[in-house]
Amino acid sequence: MRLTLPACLPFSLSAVARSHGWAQLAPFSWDESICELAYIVQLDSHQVVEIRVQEAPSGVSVLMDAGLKQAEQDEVTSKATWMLGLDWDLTGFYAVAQNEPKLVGIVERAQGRILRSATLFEDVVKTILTTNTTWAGTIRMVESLVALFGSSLPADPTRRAFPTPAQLALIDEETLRSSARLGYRAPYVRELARAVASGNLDLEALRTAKTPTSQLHKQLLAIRGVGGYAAAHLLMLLGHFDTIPIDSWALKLVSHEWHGGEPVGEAEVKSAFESWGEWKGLAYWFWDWSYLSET
DNA sequence: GGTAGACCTGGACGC
DNA sequence: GCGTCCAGGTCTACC
Repeated sequence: MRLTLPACLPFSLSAVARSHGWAQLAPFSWDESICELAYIVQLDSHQVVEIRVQEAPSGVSVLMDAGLKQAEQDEVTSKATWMLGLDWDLTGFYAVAQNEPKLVGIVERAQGRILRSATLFEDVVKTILTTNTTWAGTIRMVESLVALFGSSLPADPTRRAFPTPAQLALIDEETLRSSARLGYRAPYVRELARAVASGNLDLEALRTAKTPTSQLHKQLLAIRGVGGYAAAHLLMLLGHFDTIPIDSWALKLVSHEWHGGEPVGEAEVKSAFESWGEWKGLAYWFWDWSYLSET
């Protein structure tokens, strides 16, 4: 079964997949050779399906198992639209970015969208697992959560969806610590899963809430395990670009770009992108830092 | 409000 | 192979 979904143009599936490391995290997989993004998701009906996304004229085509009911197809459409930001209109960003040499070519490459998971819960967990560890550690922890606690794909039981809040809420802290090797992050993930599963925290409502960035920031900071960096990263995923996720890498980049390699703090990073206003997060995210990583 | 130390893991390094 | 050090954000206690 194949669905064709339109996107606000310009759009590039490859640009979304490469927007950050999310495509490397289970249950995503990205096949560069055929430009295909695959993802395993558990639907509201509890059915686990694999969706495979390919570029199509003016959007994407989504391949999935035959036999899905209409409601399930609608859910896949909704989730794919969210994950790929198909409805994002970045005209405003492109207009202010066109004269910036460090952002040259972003329109032609259709950069600006940021890949997201199917639920904000999954993205919050993944973001917590990016903190205070290496990227390899993040990949390992996410893989463990999926492999140990996610629901299997019927056609291939070795492949699994990301565990739901209800599934993770049932796992004790020690198992998360020792088996999934989340370390001190285990109680944060468990607490979040229990809050969402019990209905005490309606995380998904934040996706569509018309809430000012500052208020949303406070709500995200109220989640244990989510600090300043993680909250700013999640704000970016929620489409609030008037903030910058400042981690040690950001400090390093800004230090070398504008301060001759001298140590800088958060204030210098904010100051460097202040003039970008509502687009500062995207300007930082897609800034051409390539010459720094080559040195 | 600002700061120091603990948290946990894996990789790098020296022996 | 083993031990030590360090990097990576967040939380908590303390000033």
